[in-house]
Amino acid sequence: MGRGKVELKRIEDKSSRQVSFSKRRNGLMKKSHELTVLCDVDVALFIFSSKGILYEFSTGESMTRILDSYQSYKETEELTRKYIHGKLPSEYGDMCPADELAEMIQRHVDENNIKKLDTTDLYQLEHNLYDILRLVKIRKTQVMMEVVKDLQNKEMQLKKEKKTMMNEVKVKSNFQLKLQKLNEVKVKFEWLQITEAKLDDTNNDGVMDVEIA
Amino acid sequence: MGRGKVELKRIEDKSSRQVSFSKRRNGLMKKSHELTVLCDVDVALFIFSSKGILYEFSTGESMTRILDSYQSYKETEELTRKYIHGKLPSEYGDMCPADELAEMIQRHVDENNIKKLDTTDLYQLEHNLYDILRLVKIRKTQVMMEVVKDLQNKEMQLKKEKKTMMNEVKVKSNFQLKLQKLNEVKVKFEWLQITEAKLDDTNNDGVMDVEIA
DNA sequence: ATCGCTATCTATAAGCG
DNA sequence: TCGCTTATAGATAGCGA
Repeated sequence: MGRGKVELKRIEDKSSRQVSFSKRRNGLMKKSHELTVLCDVDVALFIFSSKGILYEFSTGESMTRILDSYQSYKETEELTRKYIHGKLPSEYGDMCPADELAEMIQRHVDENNIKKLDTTDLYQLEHNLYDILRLVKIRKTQVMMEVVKDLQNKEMQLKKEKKTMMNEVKVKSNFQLKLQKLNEVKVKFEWLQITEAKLDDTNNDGVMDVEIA
Repeated sequence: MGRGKVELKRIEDKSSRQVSFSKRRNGLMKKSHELTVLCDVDVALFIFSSKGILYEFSTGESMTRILDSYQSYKETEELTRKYIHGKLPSEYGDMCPADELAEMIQRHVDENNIKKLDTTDLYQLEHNLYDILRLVKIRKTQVMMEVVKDLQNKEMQLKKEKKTMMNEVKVKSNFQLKLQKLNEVKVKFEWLQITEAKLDDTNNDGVMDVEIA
């Protein structure tokens, strides 16, 4: 799309990259939305800019359900994998952190020629694993915190709106009070019309009928 | 795209919907992948078909990126404390999972007399570590999900309240309209009082003064 | 950073095996 | 359900303000 074909590689020019990011991000969001509507499915999309800003799209109130489903789905999948002992092929070559860890361990072990490992090596391995776990944990926290922050913002927003509406209701309530008073007036006015009917015609000239719904 | 323009509404024909889902899903995955590569960002995409099958795409977390994120770790932790009252419950006591992992590794290593470890033992160790990581990950997810769910509930609650208040405002607004009408009545009523003052005393007997604030 | 433009490229709806 | 084809709608790169 666009004037020239684009290679599938990182756009090196920072400016172009940013512009492209903005456009494509919106495109992706739009398409995600279309998918949910057209095909009646649930979609959750999270995009983390290089600055760590989160852009997300997800099906209406169901993010919880989506993440929930995702969690149980993954757990199930991992258990299955554990017993079947084979990797599920992934079209885009992405890996979940656990897979990554497993692979790193494997790599580490391979690199160091297993049979020669001694106490020192194991100590090294231990610390590598420690680091990996810590990093995974951090990343996980960050991701979840983004979600939490987002929800927190939404909550604040809604609270503000609620407050505003409270005021509005209060104002409107005053009108209601006035309404009551005027209703009393109305009753008296109607009584007056009846009374007035007793008056002679010449005195009735300027009085019009008033209808109240 | 395609032969005809498509309305943004659920495709009713089941077959077309399925075909469309398949095509658009792949398109979305592809575009997500392009975005990650071209713009060098992280993307996570989850699609749940109506049958509950998960299709997902996500960036493999690169170590570099995670390391870069480490700086914000302290901040994140701080945020966590700030937003989430109380500490995160842990099945493993007060130790942080990473410490615990280290200890478990140590224990495992001690128990098995390091120097006798061979390939098989290391393989076992690797898998134990994998399991531990998984447990930690799952537990962490559960805890965070509770927070998210809680916030989600709060959000829903506030939305409901907002809706209720909306209705209230609407009702009150009707009163405001009635108020207007009655104000007209009031004007006429006052006019009538003036007119009525012209009438003779015997006809004025039943009319009282009415004050309106 | 964003907006508009438009030439081009891509995704995909419809149709056919 | 799938794959392939084709005409078109849609996305977007490049550029200017």
